[in-house]
Amino acid sequence: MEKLTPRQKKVLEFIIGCLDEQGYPPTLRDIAGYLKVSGTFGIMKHLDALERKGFIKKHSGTSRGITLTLPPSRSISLPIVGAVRAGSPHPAVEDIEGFFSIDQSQLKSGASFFLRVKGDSMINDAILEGDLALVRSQAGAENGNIVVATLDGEATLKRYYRLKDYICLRPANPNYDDIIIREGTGKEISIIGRVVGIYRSL
Amino acid sequence: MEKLTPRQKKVLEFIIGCLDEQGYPPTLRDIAGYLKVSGTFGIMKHLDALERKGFIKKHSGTSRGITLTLPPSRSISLPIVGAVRAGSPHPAVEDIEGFFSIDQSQLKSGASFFLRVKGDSMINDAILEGDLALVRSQAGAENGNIVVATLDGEATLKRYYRLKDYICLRPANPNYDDIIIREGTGKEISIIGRVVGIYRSL
DNA sequence: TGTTGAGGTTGTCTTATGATAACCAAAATA
DNA sequence: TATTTTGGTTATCATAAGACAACCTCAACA
Repeated sequence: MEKLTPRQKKVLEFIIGCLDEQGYPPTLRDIAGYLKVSGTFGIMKHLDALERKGFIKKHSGTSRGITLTLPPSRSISLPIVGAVRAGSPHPAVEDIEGFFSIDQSQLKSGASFFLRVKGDSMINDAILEGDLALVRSQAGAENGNIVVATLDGEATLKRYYRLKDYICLRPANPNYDDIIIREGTGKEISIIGRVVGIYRSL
Repeated sequence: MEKLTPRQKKVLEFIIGCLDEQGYPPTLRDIAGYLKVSGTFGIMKHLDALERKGFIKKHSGTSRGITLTLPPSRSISLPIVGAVRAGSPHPAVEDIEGFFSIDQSQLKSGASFFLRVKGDSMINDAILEGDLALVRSQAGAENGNIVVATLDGEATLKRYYRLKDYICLRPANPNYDDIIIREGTGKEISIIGRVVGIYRSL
């Protein structure tokens, strides 16, 4: 990465600070005020330099149109949902009980969220009550995947198997029975997503 | 948290999406365009409602002056170590096999790192081979804590119990025996840290 | 049945903000 | 020494964008 002049570094630091503290980028005049200079022309040149050196991206014509190209953090903040509703592929806002950051490497594609695990039906797969399951939203699954599915309006965490003429949701706990869904029996199953990670706080 | 109308929810989701994708909040007209309505007045009322219900904060008089009150929690990048060396409280640089970000909330105090779990000795505590154990460096532990300890130069993950005249390191697997360390028997134990979290990638 | 609130429209006003011109000065560099 | 780069000034302009007035519709509700 190309080197920055001290002045350019100050500008970049200010932009990062703004994003951190107020949640949106500064205007040219905000930056000018911080540097105690007047006018916006010098600032534009700084931004041009920062863009040329690959630190930021300017979005011409939009106010506060500055984004960092530097990986600001190698992580992404995802909502923790306490419950999943039948039918909706994305978690409802009112079910969000907080946010939790996770390494970007865990997010291959598609929308993801954390689901707070309830019950002990997956105990033999080392998934305990209270764990955070990282769920990647997807409508289908491969055999053997651990999925979040809604069945008659209730959400469950189970292993998924699609067989000849029925679908099997298998718990990882001998105290629970397989759930068998045959076509045309009125039972409605819809897959919300696949579990791709587990986080437990001890 | 107060309930949102479907329309307000769409607005909130759009704002979150903008922040996620472009790095800065939308303008009133951006939101209007997304909702396919004309004019900005309706949008202002939505934002007022969202602010009244505590979901966002408006910064009057500034363009794109919207911030989420739900604070996206920050995260910290920690080293993943594949092995722990006896004696050294901090993992050696040469043992670092990568970095992994985790939510700041998991880091109460002190230096921490991830340890790649080897073996199945903690299987009944739902800790599997290959899991990442979040370890907080500390020299002592409470009874019952899961700790990383080095014993005669080898690192292990076990539950820790300090009894009258000996220390017990107990696996969570019936196939393994307790490790008993009595004072003055030449066995050297040192506690590297306590396991405060587990992450598993599926 | 009247009232309230969510949701929307058109239009206007003002300010915030990006873009740019014309020019200056010091420092680094060929 | 000539030239480029960095960093800056004072202007001006067009437009992006927030604020708001006046008014409309519809559903929920006591």
